[in-house]
This record gives sequence, C-alpha cells and structure tokens, in this order.
Amino acid sequence: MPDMLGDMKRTHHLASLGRQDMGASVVLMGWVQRRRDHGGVIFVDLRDREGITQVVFNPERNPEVHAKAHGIRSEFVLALRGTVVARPEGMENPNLKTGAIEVMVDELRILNTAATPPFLIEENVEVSETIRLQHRHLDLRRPQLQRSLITRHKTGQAIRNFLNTQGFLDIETPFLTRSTPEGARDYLVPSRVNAGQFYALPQSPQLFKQLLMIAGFDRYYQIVKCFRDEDLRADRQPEFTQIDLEMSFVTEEDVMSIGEGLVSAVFKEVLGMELATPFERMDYETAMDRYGLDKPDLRFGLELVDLTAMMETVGFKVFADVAKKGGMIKALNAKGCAEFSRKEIDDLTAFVAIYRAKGLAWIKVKEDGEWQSPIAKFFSEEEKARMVERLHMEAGDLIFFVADTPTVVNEALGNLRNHLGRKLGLVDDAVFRFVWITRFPMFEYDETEKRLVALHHPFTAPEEADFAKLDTAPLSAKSRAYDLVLNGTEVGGGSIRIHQPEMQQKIFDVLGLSREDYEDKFGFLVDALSSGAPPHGGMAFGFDRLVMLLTRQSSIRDVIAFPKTQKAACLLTGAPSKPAPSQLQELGVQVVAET
RNA sequence: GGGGGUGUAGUUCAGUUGGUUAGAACGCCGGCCUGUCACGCCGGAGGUCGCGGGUUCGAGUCCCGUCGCUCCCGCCA
Repeated sequence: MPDMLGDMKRTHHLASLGRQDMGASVVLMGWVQRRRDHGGVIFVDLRDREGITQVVFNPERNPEVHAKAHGIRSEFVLALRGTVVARPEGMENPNLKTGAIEVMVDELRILNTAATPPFLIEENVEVSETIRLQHRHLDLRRPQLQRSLITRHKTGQAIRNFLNTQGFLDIETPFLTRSTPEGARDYLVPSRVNAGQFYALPQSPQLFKQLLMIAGFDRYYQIVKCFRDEDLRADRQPEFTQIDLEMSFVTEEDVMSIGEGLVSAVFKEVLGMELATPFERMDYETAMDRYGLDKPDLRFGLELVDLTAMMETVGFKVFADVAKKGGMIKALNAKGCAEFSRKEIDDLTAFVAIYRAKGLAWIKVKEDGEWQSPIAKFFSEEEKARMVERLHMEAGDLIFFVADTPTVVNEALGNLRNHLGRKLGLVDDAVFRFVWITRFPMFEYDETEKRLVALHHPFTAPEEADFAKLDTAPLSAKSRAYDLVLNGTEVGGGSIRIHQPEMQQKIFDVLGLSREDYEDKFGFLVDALSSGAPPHGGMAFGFDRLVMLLTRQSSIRDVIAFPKTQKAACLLTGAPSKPAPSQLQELGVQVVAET
C-alpha cells in the first residue's frame, strides 16, 4: 500500500526554488519524471505543472530513505521533506530553472505507484494522436499541453478583465433550447417529460443575447460552449467555445473598437505584445478581388489580377468563352518562379483541382524575356504587352491563370496564393496581421436549395443605403457584418442586428420563409423586437482558434483538454455509446438505423 | 458523401522481387555502479504485422472488403 499524505504540507512548487532558498527545509510533491539510480546516490527529477526540481537520495545521509527510493519508478507520486542545497561545483544544470540547487531528501512518502506510461511524459514526444487521445490524462501531463491550457486560462482571464472594465455583464444562456433552421445541423436532446419532442444544443447564443439587449442589459458577454453537428477539421470541433458579446446603442465602429481592445488586451497579457489599433479595414469586395478569399492573409503580396475584361476579345478561345459567358479569368504572378519544374507545376495544378479548377494555365518569362508557355501562341503582341503591364511581368516570373466561374477562380487562386506564400517562404511566422473584412453581401444564392440564404445570419442588418435593393436586387445588398481575420484565419465575426420588426419580417420574406414558418420559429423574436428593441450589435470570437494561434499550434485539439476525433468520438471515455433499451423507452425514442 | 496519407514490440520506425526464426532505437525487467540530469556498463523479456477474406507450396509484403487515426473537398448561416 502506498503511503498516506498525513501531516505533510507542500511548501513549494517545483519551479520556484533557487539560490535564495539555500538551507531551507522544504516539503515537495509531484510526479517522477526520471530516476537516475547510481547504486549509491539516486537522483529523481520531480515534476509538477510549474516545472522540475532535482531531488537527491544519499545513502550516507539517510540509508532507510535511500533504500526506499530504489523502488521509485516513472510517474510515481511522491511527497518528500528535505533541505535545499547548492549543487556541487560544476554540477549546475543550466537547462533547468532550478538547476542551481537540489533538495537532499530526509523523508520520503510514495503517495502512489504508477503503471509504466505508454509514452514518455516529456517535451516533443512523437506519439500518434490515437495513443495520445486514448491516454489523454497522461498526454495532458506533458509540458506542452500544460502550457497551452495555462495560456487558454490566461486568455480567458484577460478577456474577462477587459470586458468587465468596459461595462459588460456575464450572463448565462440555456444549453437546452430550441432548434433553429438555417445554419448548421443541430445536436438534439430528447425530452423525457415531453415524449417525441427534442431540445437543440445551441449553435450560438445569438437570439438570447439579442433578447438580453431588448431587456436592457446594454452590454453582455459570455465565454460559452456552442455545438454544431458538422464534419470536423483541424480547426473545427463539434463542441467549441465562443467569446460572445453584444452591445446596445452602437454602430459597427463601436463593436470593432471593443473587439480590437479585447484582442489587444489578450496579446499584451499573454504574449507581452502591443498591437497597433485600429486594425486595417477592407471591404469584402476588395478582399475577394485582390485575394480571392474573404479571409486574406495579408502577410505577403502575390495579389490576384482580374483579366476578365481584356480576355473577352482575345484569340484564345478557352479564355474568351469564359469571359463572354459571365465567367472570370484571374492571374497571379509568382515572382522569380520561372525555374519551377514540370512536376512542381503539375502538383500546383492538382492543388487547384481540389477547388474544382479544371486547369491551371501558366507562362514562364525566361531570362531573355521570351515566354515559355502552352498558351502564349494564342495572344497577339498587343495583348501580351497588356498582360506584361497588368501583371508586372519580368524575366524570371511565373504567371498562373484560372478561368472558370467567379467562385471557382477565387477559391482556386486564393488558396493557391496561400499555398505559394508558404512554399516560397513569404510568410513571416512572427507577424500577427489583423484585418477587418466589412460590407459583406446580405445574401448568396444557394444552388442546391435554389433560393437565397443569409451569408451571415438572418438577423444581420442591411446597410441603410441598400434598403431598396432588398426588393429589386437582393444579391447586391450589403450587410452591416464584419469579420476579424488574423493571418488568413477567421477569428471572429459579428454584425449590427436588425432591431425593427418590420425589417426582420422583410428579411424573412426575402429568404423565402413563409409567414407561418417564421411565426412558429421566430415569432418570439419579432414579438420582442416589437416591444422596444434598442439598436444593437455584437460579435463572437472563436476562443479555441484564438488560443491555437497564440500558442502557435496547428490544431485546436491541442488547446482543448478533451477534444474529439474526426469521427466526433472521445477515445478516452468511448463516447458516443449505445444507450440502454430502458433509457430509450423512457425517452420514447426508437433507433431505426445504426452504423 | 468524396479524395489523399497512415496502421508492424509499450512507443517511434525499418522490413528488398512474396521465401528460413520479423529487426533497430527508446521504454520496460534483472544485475553492477556515489554526482547524474537523454547517466553508464552487462544481461533479459516483449509481436494476433489493425481486423476479415482471397491468391499462392509459401503473405508483414499481392488482391478484395472492413475498421481506426489524420489532412483536405463537400458541409460548417
């Protein structure tokens, strides 16, 4: 049986001891990182969340304790009493924060033994994600994950501190709520006392925070779990955390200013970095035109050039046809890449094919200024001269073209731009480049459903100047939405909301919702808007993504204590699992298909 | 739903054209060792080659199916 803690009381964490503690009697507790048994003297690296201290068992000092220390193994949990001493001359360890000292042990209690862990609890271990997730409690002992979760905590605290000083109230909203149409698939929870009926877990507290504004709380925030039953990605989990906030009597600039203050507070607190505010603003149209994406990475150039207009009249039928039929031709100048091999270009062609581009035309500008290209022969000298001018073509350059629908062209070249940015080493990882994307369209046309859908969500206010367009040309109506983009990743987004019931009903009309439909689903919102709703707006940040970027991880799983796998399973607990038949019966639920 | 990658000892990996008893490193166990910090030296144990089927005299290797993990497309207002 292991020893009991008894009267031992910890005096220090394991990163705090130093020369100033010389001679002190201390009580330490922690896990065995490593044991080095020299037959005589035994060294143990004792670890807790703060760091490591070397403790020493010397047979001359205390033979009984030394004998007991022989049985110590990795990950045993120890409590010990000892004396802080200076390490012998030349034995300091500069790699250890506490490397100047060590603790000579006088009393040892083995609080618990431990099975040999399946992987070393150390920095930089290379273990498959499966193994890590199956033993997440051990994975979480590793310094890297400990640091990441500590950073996550600090980030949350910086956010709360900032918002508290700005007059925001932290108010909770329900998890068991009502399913809302539009948007992601809901997680449903059956109601036992209302057999056959289901709650939905919230995709966001959107409607509740609007109701809180109508109730007069003025400024609300919450760091809150949200749920979406969609396929996972490196930066998408079925349950994730948002920093959700809403403000009354504000415009876009007010909300963006709070957003900038929040992010600045986080960067100062967590990274000790001062951010320059206000952040750059760019309207949606400009972002799409120059970068092809609504979340541009502005750390490098390689901007896209729209050649659609000039291509209408060229002899190259492939481009001319696309231009005449409402398609788009854009190009990107990969400066100095004329030496790319055939294989490299083939790989890039395969890369853009992911985004449904059917081809990737290219022109290499040789050192003598001659073009090497499968398509060069189709262009007149005058057309070539215009391309040289538009694309700033010089010897050594490599130009890529995509001709297709605007959606395909922008996605293909926008992603190719990011890909080349990394491949060519144009991205400075030390830089944090923020940009607000503004003036999104209100709607987009959904090809599958053959109707308009809200680009942001159906509670987003249109720009006042575009009110008339809602009837005549809804696709050209702009919204009062804004996204915050950091280094090509969307970290937050929000909008000024509709606060007048008539406008809200109008938007539902444009979206093709029947009156019965929205009475049933959003009647409570329209009622609330009719009861004296103030103008209001807000935003939400992806908390996990933000912490991921702060800690320079590439997956949000590395900043979430207990993440799920790509099949939305928890390898530690075995969730999801089959319920007992009695549970299903109680809920009035029948399973008709299973995988 | 689709495309790519991957699965061999506790862990990370190697394993040639299909051929004898599937190897290495780290970890683990035992012994020795009083100044290590990736301690050292000696010895040892450890394998359903993800799972199922097929081809073959013979399969870790080839074929078919299936499952897990992962990256991406679709999806994610």
